[in-house]
Amino acid sequence: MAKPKSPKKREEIFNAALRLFSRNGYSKTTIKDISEEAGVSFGTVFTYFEHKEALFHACVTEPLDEFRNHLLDAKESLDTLTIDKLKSLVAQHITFFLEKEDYLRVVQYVIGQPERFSEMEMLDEFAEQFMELVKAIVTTGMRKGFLPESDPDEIGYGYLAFLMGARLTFTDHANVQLTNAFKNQALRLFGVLD
Amino acid sequence: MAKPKSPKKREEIFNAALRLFSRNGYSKTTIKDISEEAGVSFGTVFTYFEHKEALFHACVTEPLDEFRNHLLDAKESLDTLTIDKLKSLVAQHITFFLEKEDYLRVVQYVIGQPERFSEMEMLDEFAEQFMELVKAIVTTGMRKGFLPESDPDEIGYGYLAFLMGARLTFTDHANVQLTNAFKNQALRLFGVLD
Amino acid sequence: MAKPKSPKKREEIFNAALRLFSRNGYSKTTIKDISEEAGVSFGTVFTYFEHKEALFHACVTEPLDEFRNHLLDAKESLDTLTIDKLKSLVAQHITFFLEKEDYLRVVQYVIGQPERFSEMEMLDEFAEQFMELVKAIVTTGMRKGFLPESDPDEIGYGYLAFLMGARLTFTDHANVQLTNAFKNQALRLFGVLD
Amino acid sequence: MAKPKSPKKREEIFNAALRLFSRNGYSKTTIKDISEEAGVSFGTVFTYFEHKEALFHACVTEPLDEFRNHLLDAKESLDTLTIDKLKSLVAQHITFFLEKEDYLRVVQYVIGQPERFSEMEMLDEFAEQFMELVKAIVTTGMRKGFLPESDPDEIGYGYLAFLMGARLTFTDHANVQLTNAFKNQALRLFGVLD
DNA sequence: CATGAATGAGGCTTCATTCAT
DNA sequence: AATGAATGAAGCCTCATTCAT
Repeated sequence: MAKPKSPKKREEIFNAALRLFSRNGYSKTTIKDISEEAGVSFGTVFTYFEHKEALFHACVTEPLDEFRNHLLDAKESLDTLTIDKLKSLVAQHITFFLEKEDYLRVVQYVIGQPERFSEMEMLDEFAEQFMELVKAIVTTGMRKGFLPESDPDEIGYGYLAFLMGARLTFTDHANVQLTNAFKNQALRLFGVLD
Repeated sequence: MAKPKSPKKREEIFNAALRLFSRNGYSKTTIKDISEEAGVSFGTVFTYFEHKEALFHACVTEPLDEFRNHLLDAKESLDTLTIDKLKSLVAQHITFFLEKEDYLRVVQYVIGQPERFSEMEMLDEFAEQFMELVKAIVTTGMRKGFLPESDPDEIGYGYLAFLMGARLTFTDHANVQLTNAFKNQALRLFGVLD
Repeated sequence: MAKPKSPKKREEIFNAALRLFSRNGYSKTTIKDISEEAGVSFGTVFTYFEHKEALFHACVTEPLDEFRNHLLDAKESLDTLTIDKLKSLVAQHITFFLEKEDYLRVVQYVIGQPERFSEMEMLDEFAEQFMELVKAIVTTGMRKGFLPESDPDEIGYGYLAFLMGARLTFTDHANVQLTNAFKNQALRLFGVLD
Repeated sequence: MAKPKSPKKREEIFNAALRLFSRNGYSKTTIKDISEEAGVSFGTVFTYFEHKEALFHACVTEPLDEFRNHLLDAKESLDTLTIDKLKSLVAQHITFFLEKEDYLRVVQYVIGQPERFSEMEMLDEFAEQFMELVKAIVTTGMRKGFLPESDPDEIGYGYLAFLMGARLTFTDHANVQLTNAFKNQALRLFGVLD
């Protein structure tokens, strides 16, 4: 009975890869870098991931599930939506995006070179779902009267663009002031002025 | 002491490089690719740019001047700012950002790997200047009464984040509907609801 | 002191190795390939053979005994040799060589790279013994009058060369016509025209 | 005006490769070995041959033309064929085969692993042509009366097998006695006893 | 100036072997 | 005895850079 593949080791490699891919991009990151960061030998990386590409693919696609859970579950509570719930939802989004620095940089890397990475497709699909949710929120808000007349499509595009831009344009995200700025600005996209 | 080399050939190489760097990133782009795209032999690239790095550096920094001209010259007409002028200014910004696809992808590439590229510094500086302008606009707008009470700093951060996000999150920028969405949404960041 | 390990498993590994070495050569054949062909895990291969080299060595040397038995036992019946017995002996040789496809390919592999494989020595020794037998046959045949005047040495060399060439030059050995051709041609080397 | 690719350097690499492939086989031979043997740097090999495989392919196929010239041109003088001409032709073949040691070892390598190397096809084609020539010779010889009744097909197969076997089974080819043995034995395949 | 042959460092990947389970 | 995870040496190939023509 030999040692079975250790899920823990896989995770360490995965995390090391995500960290390095996000800081240095795909090509600049070497398997050796990853193995050292993960504290395993060079060859071990290939025990858990067939290719460098497969490892990158995992880094792009696997965290998407967590995103789906965090971002799309608001769908079920649309009926009870209020202006306060919206505000807390937006705050949650901002916080979540600012937290997932490593992952979103990798996503940014893929988005920036869409012809190069086939993973783009999955990201597009997720973006689509997210914008659908936003549109449903806007529609509900207008019906309930706590959001001003707006084009739900436009807010869908604008809100996602803003979340990404907030995360990707600035480096200094420990800054509380910045976080608050983003929360307020995001609400303005929904037409909420304060 | 102008170099006697052909400025036209330099430009062709530069444009080819910008195009390829923006689509494939720094490491994936080879000098040979660039030389072929530019229609010169690959040795010629080294006649005009000492290194691959120097060529990349040029791609990141040289277009910044045009950005400065387009984006920062509003500073001089703050006195005569009106709500309509603001609307047209924002529209201009959106259009300009959406137009400069290749360049902004390269910028995105650098921003995404700030530790890797020393050019980040110059981009930061530009961002600072741009946000200063935005703050001045907001202050003026509030004083003149056509903008609601806001925190100028927050709008500075938010507006730049939005412009970048708009450019970087979506691929399909020929879309007119998308452009309009962004214009309207951008105005909302300033507190302008329609 | 027999090893307690399963002789059956050893044989399966051995046969798998012989088959794969013969088709793909030494370097192209991996231990994993062999283990899969043999239906065991690849660690098990190392239980029965210390090295890859040891396994190859076994493949080259172990079947030699069977060759010795089949090819050299004619030595004892030289006294009663007749032209008909010679014909049947030659037919037997041809058949035997054509049968041992896998093994002879491995031998061919070693012969083709004699500096590389130390096993060459044993093969040389066997060749020497075989040619001695042929020479004895020729001498006997001439003395008994059923073989024409010949140089026994020349026939020794020529006959072995022919047997190897017959086996190694063509792929299509199921062909009966080919087998017959070889039998007739081999006899001609002995000076027997029909 | 840059240096054009030097045909001389290509040939040096080619010869080094042929020599090493023939002694050590495909996999055991490294590009580094070849470059050192050829007296060029590692990278230069790739200037002249795209792959290791391409280099091997060249080693197998390019010398075939010389073989065609040497072995197949007898076709034109069939009308004037005599027993003496046949003897000298056979002697020529033997000499030629014994001379081309490096090349024929590579051929042997391919023949020994026909499923592995696509070059096998071309070798088969050449063998076909050569055997056609042999058959024509035999038919002519029988018609002219200097060769005994024989099956031309059988001699075709047998003669080629013998030439290959002569070359491949023994290492010691400087030996004059061996060469003579092969010449005499080869003639016996045609039914010529002395 | 333009060209592209020559160079060799560095990356990905394969695979024999070791050894804990 | 059997297994297969871990290791790292070694090979192929790419590509930035140099430099002779």
